[in-house]
Amino acid sequence: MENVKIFDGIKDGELEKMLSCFDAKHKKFASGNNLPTRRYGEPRLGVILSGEADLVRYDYDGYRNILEHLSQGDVFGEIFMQIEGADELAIVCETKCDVLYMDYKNVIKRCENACEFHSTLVDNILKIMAAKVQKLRTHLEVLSQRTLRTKLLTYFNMTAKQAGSNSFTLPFSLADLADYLYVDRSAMLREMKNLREENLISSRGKHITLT
Amino acid sequence: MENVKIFDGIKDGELEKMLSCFDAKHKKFASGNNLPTRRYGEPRLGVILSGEADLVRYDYDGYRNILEHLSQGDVFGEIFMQIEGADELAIVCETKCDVLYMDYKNVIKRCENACEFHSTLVDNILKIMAAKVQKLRTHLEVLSQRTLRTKLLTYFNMTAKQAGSNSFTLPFSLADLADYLYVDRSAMLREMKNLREENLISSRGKHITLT
DNA sequence: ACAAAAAAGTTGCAAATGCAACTTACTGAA
DNA sequence: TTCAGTAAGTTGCATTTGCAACTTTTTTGT
Repeated sequence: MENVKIFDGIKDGELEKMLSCFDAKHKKFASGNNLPTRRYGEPRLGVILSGEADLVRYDYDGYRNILEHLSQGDVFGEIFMQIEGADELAIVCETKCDVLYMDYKNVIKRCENACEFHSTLVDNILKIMAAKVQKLRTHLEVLSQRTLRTKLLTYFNMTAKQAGSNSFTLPFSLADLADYLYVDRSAMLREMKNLREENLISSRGKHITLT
Repeated sequence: MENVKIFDGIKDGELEKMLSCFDAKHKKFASGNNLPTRRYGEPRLGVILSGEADLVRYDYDGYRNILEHLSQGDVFGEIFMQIEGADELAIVCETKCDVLYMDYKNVIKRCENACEFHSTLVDNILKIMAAKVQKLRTHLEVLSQRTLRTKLLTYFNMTAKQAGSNSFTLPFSLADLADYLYVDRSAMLREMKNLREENLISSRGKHITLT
């Protein structure tokens, strides 16, 4: 459980103490199940200990939309789903899942025992949410480009910067890249070909070099 | 100070107590200033009491990019700016600004006095961040549409749903709408004209009706 | 090693879009 | 009331893009 971001910086001994302090419950769900985010009407925080799940929304025309993919260490709960619009959000298991549940109120509440880990946990949750915001902003920045070409170049530049090198391998397939950029795959490959011919990049499959 | 979301649900009496408990400081800045997010190396939370500011990023080619507009009641701070990539984010005053600063550590720390308002404040911050995520997701959903037409229709449908009516007035100018959709303004107006001619909408200026 | 499936790559064509250069309609201050 | 500035609306044209229908290459399971 140590590689779970929400528990970063919390020592093993403390973790146990904390879990009992928070009335944490360990539950198992089969693939296809919806993961609940409340118990007795009270909002809860869930941590995926193992398995894969999706945060999905059902569109106004019933179309299912995956907003986020969750795997080991990821956190979910009412607080992440929110609020106005009250869209049909749900967490759906894609495989069988092990989940650790905590009471949301307990987590954010002032702790009568003044446990040290308490503020660490809150800090971690804030960091997780901030990282989520960052990720969405990055995505938005790429999409803010008006042409396919500049979308690609923006994405490539960001990835190169992250990799610390002009050469890098995409973290997913080219088809997935097209989905991420929300463009037609063949149009994207055509544009990559153009970039290649103009010697702005060289690429083969998922491996790309800026030149 | 009562209409400030971060202080929602905290009573006046408590607020004063809290501000001293958090060692809150009131500062004024002139237009054009950068708002700091640390003091003596310690991260701080800022609340805009009055004035306007922007969260800006400086691109790799030095281009200035406004990520978010902040006005009365909005919160800023390291935790919202984050992390990896360590982009050149800054908060820049657009007008003179009144800012209330709090020590981040104090805010998230277990409170020795076990103050009631403490958990309320943390809850509010989490809600603010969740709302931010929601807003970004919504934006992303609109941009995920591949054509200008469907971008418009998606945005209009969402706005209508929010307004609870097929008739609504845009919360900003048409030029701003084009910016929000990241499309050319004239191309957008042309498409709106098409939609009008096909009787899918009727519109005049910022007032739109779905039909 | 082979077949089958998945991913990558290609291309023609019609339609959508950005861009530029306008005109027309509002709105607010002197 | 008029003038100036801003927002809305229009249009032609070159370019970009989505879409569909492929081929080629790579990966995977047996």
